[in-house]
Amino acid sequence: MTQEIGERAQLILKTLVESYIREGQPVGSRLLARDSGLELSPATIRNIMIDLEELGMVASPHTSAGRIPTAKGYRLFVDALLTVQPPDSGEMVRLKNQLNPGVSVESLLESTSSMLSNITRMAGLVMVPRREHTVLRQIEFLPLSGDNRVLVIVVINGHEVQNRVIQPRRRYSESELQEAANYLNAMFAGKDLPTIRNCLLSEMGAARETLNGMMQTAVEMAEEVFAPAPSGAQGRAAAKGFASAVGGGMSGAAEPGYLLAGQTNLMDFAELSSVEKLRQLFDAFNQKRDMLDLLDQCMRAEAAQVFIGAESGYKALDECSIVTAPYEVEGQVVGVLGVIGPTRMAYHRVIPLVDVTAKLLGAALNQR
Amino acid sequence: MTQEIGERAQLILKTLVESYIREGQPVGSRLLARDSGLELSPATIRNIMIDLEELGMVASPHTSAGRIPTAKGYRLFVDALLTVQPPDSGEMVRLKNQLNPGVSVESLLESTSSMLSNITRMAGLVMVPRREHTVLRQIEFLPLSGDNRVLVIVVINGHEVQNRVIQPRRRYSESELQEAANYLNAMFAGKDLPTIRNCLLSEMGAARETLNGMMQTAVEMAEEVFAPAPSGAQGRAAAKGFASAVGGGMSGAAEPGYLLAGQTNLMDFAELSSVEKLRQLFDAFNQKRDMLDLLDQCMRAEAAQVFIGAESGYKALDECSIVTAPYEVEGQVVGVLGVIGPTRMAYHRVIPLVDVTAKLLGAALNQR
DNA sequence: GATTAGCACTCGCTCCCAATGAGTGCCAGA
DNA sequence: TCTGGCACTCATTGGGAGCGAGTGCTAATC
Repeated sequence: MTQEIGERAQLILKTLVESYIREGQPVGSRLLARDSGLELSPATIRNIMIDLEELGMVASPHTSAGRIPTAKGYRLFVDALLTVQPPDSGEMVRLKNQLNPGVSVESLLESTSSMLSNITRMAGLVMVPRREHTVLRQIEFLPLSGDNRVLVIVVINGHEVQNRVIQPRRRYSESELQEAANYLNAMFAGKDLPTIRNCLLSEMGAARETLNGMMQTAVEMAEEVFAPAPSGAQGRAAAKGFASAVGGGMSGAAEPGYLLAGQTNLMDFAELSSVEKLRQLFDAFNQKRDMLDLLDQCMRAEAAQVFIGAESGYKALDECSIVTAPYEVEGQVVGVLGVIGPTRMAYHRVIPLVDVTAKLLGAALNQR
Repeated sequence: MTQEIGERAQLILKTLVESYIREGQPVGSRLLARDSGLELSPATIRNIMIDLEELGMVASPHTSAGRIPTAKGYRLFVDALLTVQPPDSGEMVRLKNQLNPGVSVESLLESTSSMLSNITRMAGLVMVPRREHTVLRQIEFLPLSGDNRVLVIVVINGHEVQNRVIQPRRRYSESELQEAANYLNAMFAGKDLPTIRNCLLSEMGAARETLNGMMQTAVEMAEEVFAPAPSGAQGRAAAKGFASAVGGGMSGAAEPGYLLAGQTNLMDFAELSSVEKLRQLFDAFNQKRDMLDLLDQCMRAEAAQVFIGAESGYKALDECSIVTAPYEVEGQVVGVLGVIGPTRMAYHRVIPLVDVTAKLLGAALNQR
């Protein structure tokens, strides 16, 4: 079925895609004859283009226009024909300066996404690190005056702080809470949250009545704290900038969400100029959920990844391509970043840029 | 200078604006003769329109089109001619249901802004409450293992929690911190943050050496906690969903920012359809700062306020109007909410809607 | 057999022009 | 003071001609 595609045809396709990316206009046989480097007449090129069209690599918008690449054409181009171009050294310097590890995580991520957006003139995208590996440093309970409620402060990893209010069935005295905290800190400090949850579960299974009072309190409290979060709730609260959250456990995969910069750059691209398309796209950004699913998918790859047009599976991104790369902290992939732009984007520059940005962000996060 | 504007001319203007708001097209004399209710011929109407044009209330896009209202025309319309229409009872029910005080502040604000956006089909806007009146409920210190750093947890108002990490000059023992907390809680619980800051300042002034050790610790710690925040830093962190913030004191006016919903609705309006206009507008939303200045201004008014076109003073909002109303908690204005849409919006419906939404939100916040 | 030149054809784009019609300004008469 | 009438303006619409880029096909050439 999949016909062989000749060396020469590949070169033609490469030239065609490059030209289309540069100029944004259908490419005709004359231009290709001139620019491909092959010593062929336009007529020959036309014959080759007919082959390419039959293979579904190119299409012509109408009879008397040149050809433009299809998604499949871009695919082949990106996978096999692309000659990447290392990022401009000026850009590299800017990137390195911006991504200095001295600042807070949030502004690091923010400047990363706006750097991506500025350099590419498209939309930059950085997913907030999702540490599967969340280490408990310290836990503390603080009784709130008035009712049974208890404020739980959990310090994880470096000095990241999360807090939530829980409402236990009965009232605990201050000393009970203090002891519980001591117990939990002694037991679990330095362990990661999933592990802790497992330990708790098994501990609860082991004859409850044999636990002494202090441990009992501790386990009861912790049970409520480390319950998996009802999906979404915690994240949305965090993403909107509110510290407290009644309900929603500390699942370890806290603070999902992503930062987007430069959406408005996308308004400049002719292929997205239809207001309806833009609207769909922007709505999709606002929805966040689809986007996060997509990014989740990207996290599993170990290098830069390119989604072309409908490949993402989300309708709003039909005419867009997404270039992503996962970034790592301590050898573990914790998030992805990337760029969203029209299918017709300068892949040869964007791909290495995204790649190097991911590495730099990872490095910056590592040094904190 | 400002010529008298007759009863009849006012009615004409009113009808004209209403028609233009409804239809979005320049209004001609024939239509006005038919709809104004006055028994006048088109020719007479034309004479009146010439007067209105001289007064700067209306303008015609070109010779042979009808007239459209100018900003000044809208102004007069809104100030003097408008007959508001109470919100649809269905809408009221929806609003009341959505704004039930059981949920967290953040989701309350979020659903408020999306309700505003949904009902008006424009962009809804809710400024995060800025409580000048922030009552301290409880303060607690938590030494972080490793270095001198201390995590400070402050519970304010209801059960809102804020935390930050401070780095005192010397290391404090756990018991010192405990005593300091006890002292501060005993002294200041129930007081508002500005008051506390003042007390602290005077206390520090009063011969420092006379303080006993415990009080000394407490005051030293508190001094660092209640220092006014370097403007912006804290807010931005909060707005982006990160709980911790090294640096940036608890100024009481924490968490500035606003929630915007339904920006994409604005894409449907012909008067904003130029991509360049939309881009400016969206960029302005992203900037946030101008917008916040504007909202700040609005907070000072005690009722609904309407900015028409360039009145806001911000270029991006040239062709937009903003309808805002402040909302109150415990009798104090703590924020504003509103709607952004094209100058040609249905003021008679939007104004009462924004008004009632502000009241409902205030009520909902009050009941927490 | 591959390549090329030549040629007729397609089709989007632009420009021009005429027709349309909504709406105006003005003037003279009621 | 109002109104009817009238000439005028001007955005909009639609059709037609001309242009030019680019194609597909065929026949000649290497």
